[in-house]
Amino acid sequence: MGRTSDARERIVRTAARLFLTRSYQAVGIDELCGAADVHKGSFYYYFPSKAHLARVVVDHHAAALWARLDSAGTETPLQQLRAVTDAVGAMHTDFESRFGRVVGCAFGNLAAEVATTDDSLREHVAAVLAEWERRIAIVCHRVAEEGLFRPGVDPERFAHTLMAQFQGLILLAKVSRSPAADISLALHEVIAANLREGVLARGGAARSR
Amino acid sequence: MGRTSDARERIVRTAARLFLTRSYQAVGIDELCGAADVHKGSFYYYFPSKAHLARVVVDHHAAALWARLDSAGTETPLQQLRAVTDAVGAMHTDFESRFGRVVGCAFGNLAAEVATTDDSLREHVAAVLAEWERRIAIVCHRVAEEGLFRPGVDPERFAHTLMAQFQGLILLAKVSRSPAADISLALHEVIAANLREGVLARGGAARSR
DNA sequence: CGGCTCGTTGACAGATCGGTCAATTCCCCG
DNA sequence: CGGGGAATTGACCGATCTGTCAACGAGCCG
Repeated sequence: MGRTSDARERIVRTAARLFLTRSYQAVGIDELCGAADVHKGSFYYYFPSKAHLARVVVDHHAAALWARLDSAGTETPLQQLRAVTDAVGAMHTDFESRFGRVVGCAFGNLAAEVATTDDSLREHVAAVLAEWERRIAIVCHRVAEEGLFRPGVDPERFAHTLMAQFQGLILLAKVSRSPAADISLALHEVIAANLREGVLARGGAARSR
Repeated sequence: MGRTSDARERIVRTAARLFLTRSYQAVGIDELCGAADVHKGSFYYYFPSKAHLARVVVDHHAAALWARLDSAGTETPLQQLRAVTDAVGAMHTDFESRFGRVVGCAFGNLAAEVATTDDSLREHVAAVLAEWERRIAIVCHRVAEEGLFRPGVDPERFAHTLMAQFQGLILLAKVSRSPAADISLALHEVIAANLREGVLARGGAARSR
């Protein structure tokens, strides 16, 4: 009863790579099929359209992101928060070593590309980004409960600030061809700026390695 | 001796609008020419390619941005810094009222789209973004000289953080269809988080209206 | 008037786009 | 062996893409 072909999986994995290194609109079905070693007819046997494939690719990347975030289980809330930003930094460091440069956020890239041309795809990406922010907000609430934030810092809003910092740093790194390592550093600075004075001294190692 | 036709200007202005509301790749030469009321042959009389038009459009947006930043001349360095973020927020509030939604940053949109497919265009956008960051860094240095930043805040790095916050907030607002007004608010919070304690009380009104 | 340049016109080309489809092959199950 | 659904094949479609081109029009100068 199990599937006998892995063509569908090849398509998704190849699309995930090509959409990252080139872009959604720049990669045609023909090129994608060639790279995935499937024929065009097979592609449309598994996917009704290119946009539907994009949704599956987004879910593919989302699953990888949730796995990274979940596996980074540490103890204290502050360590958790740093683990989240470290996971993001590590993700793009991995991309950089795989592809030779910062390729951008899988969600942000697609969002910027299709937000104005494919509303259903836009909503799908927006939902993933919202879920991502929700997970960060949970951690931020824990940090807030311990009173580690400086006064006036709202956990929900800070989660949004962090999300924006992710997207902005990654976009700037992609367009200016700067190294992925700078991303983690900048993220730690943003966290540090929002902690109470003195927390840093107790906080311990913030370095990723 | 003066030009007798304004076709070129119509093309640039129409492209600036269409690239913002739709996207660079989604707008074809035919559609653009139709909207600008010029014929295709005339387009290629003024521009050797679509990519060359994009460069001119980027310069067009850049000139508008510099004008906004320069006209926001205020007195104290901290007011200058807030004027910069207010100018960005006002820009996107204007876009929102013109187009009915947040349409994204003209540079960020294009950067995300073509960074992987047109290297010369990518460099052109990167240069504008670098110039933008340089201007912000100048203001940040003035703020730092007055000792208004909390300890450990580096003016250059904070300018980069602000740039990332611009791009990230705008991208998230675009994809999640949230109002432009939130952008200014979030930017003021980022600034506040990086000032010395007590500066806020003296700083005066940070509200945009 | 003739000639010159700037600007315009719209048909055309070649490539590529996303998507379709009928025919065929493969492989499990009886 | 044979039947049938899952999967594959590759030619084909109409639309659209960027870019080309030769002919034409409008105004200026001598």
